[in-house]
Amino acid sequence: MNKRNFTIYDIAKEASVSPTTVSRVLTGNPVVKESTRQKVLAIMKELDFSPNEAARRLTKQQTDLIGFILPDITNPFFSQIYIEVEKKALEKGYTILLRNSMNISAMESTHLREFTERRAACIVFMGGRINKTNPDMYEVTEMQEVMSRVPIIMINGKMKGVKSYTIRTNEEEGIRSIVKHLVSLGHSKIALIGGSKGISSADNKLSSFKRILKEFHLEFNQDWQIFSDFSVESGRVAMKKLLENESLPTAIIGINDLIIYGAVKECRDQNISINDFSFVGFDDIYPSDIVYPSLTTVNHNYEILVNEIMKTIDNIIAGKTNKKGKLIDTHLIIRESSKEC
Amino acid sequence: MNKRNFTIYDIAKEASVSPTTVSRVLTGNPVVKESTRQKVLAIMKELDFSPNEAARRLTKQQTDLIGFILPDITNPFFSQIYIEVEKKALEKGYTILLRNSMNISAMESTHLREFTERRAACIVFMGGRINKTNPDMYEVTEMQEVMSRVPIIMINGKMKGVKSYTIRTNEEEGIRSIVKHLVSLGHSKIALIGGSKGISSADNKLSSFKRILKEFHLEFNQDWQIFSDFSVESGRVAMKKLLENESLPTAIIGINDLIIYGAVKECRDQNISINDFSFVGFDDIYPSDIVYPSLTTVNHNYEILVNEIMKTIDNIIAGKTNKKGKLIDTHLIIRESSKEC
DNA sequence: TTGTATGCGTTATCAC
DNA sequence: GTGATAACGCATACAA
Repeated sequence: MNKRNFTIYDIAKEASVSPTTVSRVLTGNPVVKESTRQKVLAIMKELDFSPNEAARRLTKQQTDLIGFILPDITNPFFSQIYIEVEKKALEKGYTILLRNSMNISAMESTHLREFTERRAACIVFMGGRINKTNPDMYEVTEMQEVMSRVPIIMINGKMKGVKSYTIRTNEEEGIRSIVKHLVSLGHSKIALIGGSKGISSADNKLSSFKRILKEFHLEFNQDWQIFSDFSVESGRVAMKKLLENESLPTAIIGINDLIIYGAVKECRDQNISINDFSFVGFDDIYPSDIVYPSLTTVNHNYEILVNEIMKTIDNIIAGKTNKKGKLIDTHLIIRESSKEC
Repeated sequence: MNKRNFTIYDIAKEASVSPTTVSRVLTGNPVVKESTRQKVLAIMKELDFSPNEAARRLTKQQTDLIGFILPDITNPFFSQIYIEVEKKALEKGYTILLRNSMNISAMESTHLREFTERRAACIVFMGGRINKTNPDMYEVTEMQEVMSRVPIIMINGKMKGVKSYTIRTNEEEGIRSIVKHLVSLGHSKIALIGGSKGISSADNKLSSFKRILKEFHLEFNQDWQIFSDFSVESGRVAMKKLLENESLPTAIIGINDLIIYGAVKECRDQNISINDFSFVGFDDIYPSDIVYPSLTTVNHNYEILVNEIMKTIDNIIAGKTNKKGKLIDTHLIIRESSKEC
């Protein structure tokens, strides 16, 4: 049923030229005479010629493929970044290949192998193993092996002993802006919920949080720091635990926005007024402007982040050297969920 | 800086066997003696050998690539479907390639061309031109040309005169379940907002809606049918227009969930109690369980939908024949946003 | 069980 | 301007 795929030989024969000439018009080589170019183009259109990508890749040793590994594209935090990178990549003529790891190490391995076999120009990596405070030995080794062939750009993560390109959000600054904002609203009893131990984005935020509380001469209350996970559901779980305390905070910071969605939901389910608390998230994913109450949260400056990613990719592909580490500033988006104490 | 890529020739030389033998262990051909297989594998590991994907594709004429075109992966409706297809594809050993069209016809063309050049086994297509009630002549022609080489599976859309595989939600049944539900709650004044004229998912829902109102002996009120678009923002716009009417409905159906998110937001901004209306969406994207009030909406039976997609892909790749058109039933998810009149 | 020779469809290097 | 010819790296038919 499927039409046969013609080759440049077919075109050449039909146009009474050599395959070389056909290849030249294909690559846009300007030496070929205009009349023959037209002739060849006409035949191509007539036969609905479509050049074989695999053959092309094989001869042109260099590739323009960007591999993109992230945990879950249904998570707005990742999709917001991914889509912008895809758009810019397309503009520049790069090919981009998305893979979801679901934070499963074995899937990451599969994807890394695939990208290596495809001779990707570089790999953008988010989540999973680069977000572990203590990654497995095997993961580190594999990462190093891959990197000896294809450069890896780690977004909001890093790996001890692996010197890749890293582009990170200045999370400490983000946490500071939250605390500052809450203090200005009169809050002094602040909780931090969500995330899980061993995941650096949670570990780091926690240690930043402790440090910053000191800066503001506030006390850290261990009862108000509750690990769970990073999902909406785990936000409910964390909030539930938090509410079991005798003494409660007046403000609640979530490790990310999803946690707060869950926390708010838990309040509603327990018939607790959401006005009893100020809520602040982290990430500023797009539903945070839609949910009620709209969420005060830390924005990653996605545009700058994506620009830095693209700049790094460009440099890698152009063979230029890069600064290995970049830190992106955040900005606080103030919405309804945070209010006077 | 990058390590050289070894070939099967390098491995062969090092292992003192022929390249053919190396190729055999690579493809898992069982004829090779266990001892030589071990020897070859050892060398491969030692040299960190990685087979060149492009070369492989070139010799094995057949490909396992699935192209996936959708408007925007940040839209949960699409990402929910995509991620499930990706998971199952990975299990089956297929390779999947995602492309966002942003509903731009030229981008669709670019992606279609790319997939053709990659000799994709099939293309899954959502949104854009297959969702136009009257597609351009060029779009139809191009689609037909592509389909003469690679089969296209259209999800929730179709194209006049193009006989592709189609898998569609039974939208009329979905609308019927909404109206039935609202009527059972005592509503008789029902609005339909969002979507835009010329997009079949909106056109079809509208005509279904009219038909079904008749079934229930209710009158269609043109003032309560407002086209806008498919985004949250357009939901606000539509709601704003609706509220300008002297006489208002008691229930509001959105062309999709996003429209209702916007409509609810507009109510809040105008200090209109959201309890004045019952809201029902369509799609059951995941934030609909998170937003407040949680949204009554029509679920596409995503699992069945995705299974049908996979079944169709399997059959195409296996060379079996398929039923060309499939219709998936929906089910209504009742949450807080719909209530007694 | 292993090896030789050839093809896959394109691009690149030479000549002419 | 154009055309032979040789890669590119792997898989496979055929031979041994």
